Amino acid sequence: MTKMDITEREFLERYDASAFARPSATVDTVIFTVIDEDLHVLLVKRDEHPFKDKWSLVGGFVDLEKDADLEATAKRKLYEKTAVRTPYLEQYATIGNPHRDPRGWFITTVYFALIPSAHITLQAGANASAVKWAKVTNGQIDETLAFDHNALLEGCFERLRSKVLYTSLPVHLMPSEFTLGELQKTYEIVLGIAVERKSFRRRILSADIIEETGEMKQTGKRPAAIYRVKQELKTHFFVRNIEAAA
Amino acid sequence: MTKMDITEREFLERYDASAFARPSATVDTVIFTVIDEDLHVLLVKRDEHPFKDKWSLVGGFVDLEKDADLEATAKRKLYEKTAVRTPYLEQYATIGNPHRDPRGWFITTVYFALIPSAHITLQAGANASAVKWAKVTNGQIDETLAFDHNALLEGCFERLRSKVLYTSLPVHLMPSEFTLGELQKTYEIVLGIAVERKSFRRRILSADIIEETGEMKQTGKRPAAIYRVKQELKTHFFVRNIEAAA
DNA sequence: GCAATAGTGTCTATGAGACAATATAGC
DNA sequence: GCTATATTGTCTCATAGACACTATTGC
Repeated sequence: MTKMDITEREFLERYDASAFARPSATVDTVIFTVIDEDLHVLLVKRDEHPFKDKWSLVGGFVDLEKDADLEATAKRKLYEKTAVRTPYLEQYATIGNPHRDPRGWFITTVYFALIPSAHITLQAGANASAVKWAKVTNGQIDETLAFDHNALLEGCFERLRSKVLYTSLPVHLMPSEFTLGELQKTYEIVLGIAVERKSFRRRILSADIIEETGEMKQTGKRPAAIYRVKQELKTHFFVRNIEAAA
Repeated sequence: MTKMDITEREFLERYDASAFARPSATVDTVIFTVIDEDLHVLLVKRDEHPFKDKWSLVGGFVDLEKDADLEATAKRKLYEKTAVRTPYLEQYATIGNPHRDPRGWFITTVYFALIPSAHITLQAGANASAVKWAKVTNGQIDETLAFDHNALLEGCFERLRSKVLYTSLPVHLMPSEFTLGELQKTYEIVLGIAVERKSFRRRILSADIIEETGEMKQTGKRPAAIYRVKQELKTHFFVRNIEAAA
């Protein structure tokens, strides 16, 4: 039987995956949250070479035994660091080349996650390496991160900001109950611009994504209606972009 | 010297990339063009197992020696099949799991390309395997493709369609000279809906992305002004979406 | 002139921004 | 009442859709 005639079963039995050189595969996640009216990103201190003792995004190797797919890698790493299981998680991009990691040809698939800051327990997982939130200003942080992580962060931030102009994404940064004013503030924090109050309310309320709880938040001034996200939330896409308020 | 004390240089000298199991890495590209007023995608017949003799997207293994990065893999494969060197190329997503390829844990980074159909020379590269254009209807084709390629195609199509609602992407499907009517028809083909003529012209002309050549296209009826894309074309993002014309 | 396609004029509709007016709380 | 924040009313503006009207060609 020649090579031309073998069946797929026979082919697979003889297949040697190492025939083609394979790159190392990792997943990195840019975990965003809002703390004290500023956007923050979660960083982890590397405790191994390369870039030992440098801060980096939350990520690591894809575990071909444990991880069902790439997203599972992202969720596993995120859960180890934050104990959050069901964040908003979106794949941003995949970068692969032989220069970004001194160990060789590395591919990283980059996700970004949006989580509410309330009740986050850092380092809940077994891994007890140092973890911290860093303030993100216009896509940048003060820290110089390991690998190409500053660039990955900036790319994710740009993706996030541009999508916030026409989607309901920021609701994923909110706690389970919130006021419209708080939601507007969150939009403004991510966008870095002031948003007009009346049109913001019209926009959000017409999107049919949140509902009143019936409760009022007592703030010392006029109380504000408390909202929650509706069941089976889907990201709403508006047909027009937000523009900057005067 | 304990492990705790080694330098990064020493670490890298001892590093064994095979310590972590690595997935196989491929790139697949959904190459779109418009032929005879229909959207088409380029398919290649597989001449090896698995899925021998099935049609598939244009793709293959990342060559860690030849390819500078993932996009280089996409461009290399695209050039081999179409002789096109500078298409519009956008990364869509990366899929990785142990089920999509019977050979094991495979990651594929999926791109989509937009190329004008005029002057395409199929199979210009050394590789002479069978190649064909398949008509795409609402993201689907008649063929059952190898691997998960039908799903990849549909995902790319959805991304393309949604971006066409607010960008100038379809200009990349046009030949070097075209009329506004032809550009409108291309939008309609991708979107699958009729577009209102007046507002379409207002929109495109106000975007400042094309210019008149001064020539007129003789069609047998009233001649149409011929346009070309302006130098240093950047994708234009409109602030409002196209809606369906009545 | 007729048919067909190119191109324009202009009205309406949608949804955003501007901004003032009103409402409700604590003091 | 005064202050601060929440909420609403309503005007304007930008841009999309509707649709009819004009322009230019071949026959």
